[in-house]
Amino acid sequence: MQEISFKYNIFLTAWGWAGLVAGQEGLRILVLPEERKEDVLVKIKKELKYNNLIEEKGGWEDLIKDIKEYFTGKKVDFSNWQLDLNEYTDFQKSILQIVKKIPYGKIQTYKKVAEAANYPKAYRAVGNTMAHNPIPLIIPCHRVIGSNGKLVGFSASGGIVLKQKMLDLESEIQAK
DNA sequence: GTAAGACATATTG
DNA sequence: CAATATGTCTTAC
Repeated sequence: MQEISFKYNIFLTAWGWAGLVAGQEGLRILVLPEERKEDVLVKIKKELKYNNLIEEKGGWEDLIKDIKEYFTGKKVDFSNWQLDLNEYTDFQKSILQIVKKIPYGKIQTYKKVAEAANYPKAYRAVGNTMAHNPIPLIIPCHRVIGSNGKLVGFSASGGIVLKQKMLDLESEIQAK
């Protein structure tokens, strides 16, 4: 019986407890700030579908530092981090990689993301992919909004409110 | 200009 | 087949 295990980290940011899980080939899961540390772990387990988790610190201190700085209002670029997307379909990989390229403070629509991925009419499916986005923030799904300029669903615990807060954080910095 | 409803549309499980 | 973190159009305020 081969046991698969992943190492995870849970840390405190200015907005609450956040967590991440790393696999062999890169970052696997990232959890947005929750009020309670316990909720972060629950979320990780729910996403992973494995219970063999090891709390291990190593190799990801830089990312944790960047995330903490992000929530304190500093402009941070996450686009260089390696992601592990092996368990996702080609379509999802395409979408995630395109969304990942959206720069800090910039906003895209679901439709434009679909077009950029060469699936001009798959905007609905883009939303579907975002709903299962395992790595928010690094894949800035909060920067993807509806074509009419309004914010739509956000499945993280904070919902639309959290999405709005993150956009406010970024727009303020860009305005300065 | 806003809000609600219907329908088209692609991908996933 | 059903579900969906959309888009567009049509109505009616």
